[in-house]
Amino acid sequence: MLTNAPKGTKDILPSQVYKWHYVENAFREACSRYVFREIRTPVFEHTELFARGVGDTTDIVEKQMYTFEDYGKRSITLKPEGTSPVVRAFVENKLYADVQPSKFYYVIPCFRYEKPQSGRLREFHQMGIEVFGTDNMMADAEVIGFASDFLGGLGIQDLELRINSIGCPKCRENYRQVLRAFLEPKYEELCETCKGRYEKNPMRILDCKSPVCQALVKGAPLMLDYLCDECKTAFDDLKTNLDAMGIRYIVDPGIVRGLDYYTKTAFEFVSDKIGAQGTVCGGGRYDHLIEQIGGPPIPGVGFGLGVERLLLIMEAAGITIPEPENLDVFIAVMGERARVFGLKLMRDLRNQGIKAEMDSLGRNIKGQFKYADRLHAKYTVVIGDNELDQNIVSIKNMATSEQKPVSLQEILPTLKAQQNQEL
RNA sequence: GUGGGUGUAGUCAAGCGGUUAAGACACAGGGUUGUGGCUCCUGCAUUCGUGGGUUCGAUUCCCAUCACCCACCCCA
Repeated sequence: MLTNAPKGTKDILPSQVYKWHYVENAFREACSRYVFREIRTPVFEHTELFARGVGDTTDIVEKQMYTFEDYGKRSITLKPEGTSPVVRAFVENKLYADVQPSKFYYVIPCFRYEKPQSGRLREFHQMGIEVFGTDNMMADAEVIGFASDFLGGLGIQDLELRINSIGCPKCRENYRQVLRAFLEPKYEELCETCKGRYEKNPMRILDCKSPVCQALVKGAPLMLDYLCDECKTAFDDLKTNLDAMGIRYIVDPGIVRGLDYYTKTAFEFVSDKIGAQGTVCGGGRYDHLIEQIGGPPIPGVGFGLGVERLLLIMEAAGITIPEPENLDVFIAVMGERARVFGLKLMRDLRNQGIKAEMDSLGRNIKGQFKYADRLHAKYTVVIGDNELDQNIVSIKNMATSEQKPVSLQEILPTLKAQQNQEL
């Protein structure tokens, strides 16, 4: 117990963390090119924010939140998603007074009490973007295009982009009535889960995996056919924009986001290579969220992208992430005089931007070389009495085994020159 | 919350009722006193997730429990 990380959490070990740096850096660079600016919000928020934002009848709010009371009797919740906190910060700091639209990005941990499985953890990480202040489908296309370019830029090829419109509160409610009316005579035949969905979220039934429900749902009315004029025009605009950008998508009327705040555009990027939890990126438009949590009536659109799933996909696709070099120079020493000299040299080298290391376990010279090899040192500087007496050091190229004497003044220039040569 | 699978060293594993629990990789040390990668030698589980039970005897069979994995649900 003491030595077990809590269920559904994972350590990211030094041997793996470079992959995280890689995708995070790629994301930040993409954000910068698309002119999104980072916003950092607290890991926890008032519970009420998510109840209002995400919706208090959603699975997330009903049974998945890490909620606790703090010592001041406030109900606090660890972020289960990234959008509501950004909206809260936007409203609280009156960022709507800045030039619009506002474009934010974030890289955050999220927490949901789920039963862990492949691609699903209780603490997971999301990179996301949000555009506030425009209801133009330019923004939706930009957000989707961003995801597409970012994922493509990482070398990921075989994702499927699915888009849908889930309408606005008006046309959606109208559609739900129509759908319920269609399903009512078949209600008894529906699977147990779908009986539950009938009231709560009948649109989900269209997407049920049970063959029975699949059959029952044949010929059911589609949301897309019941969009109001405004929503229909918006969806057409979106498709026009995506076509113009050459982004391939399929319209999937089954996409229903599990967060209440979505309106109109809903989309996801799905992989079939990483098991059942294949959605690596999901998002959409939320035109009433900002208003709903107490801000001005400002529309928004954005996505969240699962870092763990992204890494799984890259691994499944055989995309190798370059592992950074971790050591330029190892300093091998013999004797106390050399040890003291080496210590100072190591510090000087480090301060000059060279990755340097030496042994601190008192290994003999052979052991030090073995250690240097283990650390993948590119060079080993050897210092012993011979060298000290002559005021030189020996520098060995570990790849070629070439070793040559270098004067003390030349150590740094030599290593720097070598380093530059490789760049 | 509901199902299914798996648990033997740091990792991958063999053993599946019977005396000291294979092997490989990794790790540590060494091959005569200043040089790594290759090679050779040595070391590395009184114990098979944990607790019960069956048995003369259990890593092997049974039950419980825990952990991990996978699927449903839901979503990133």
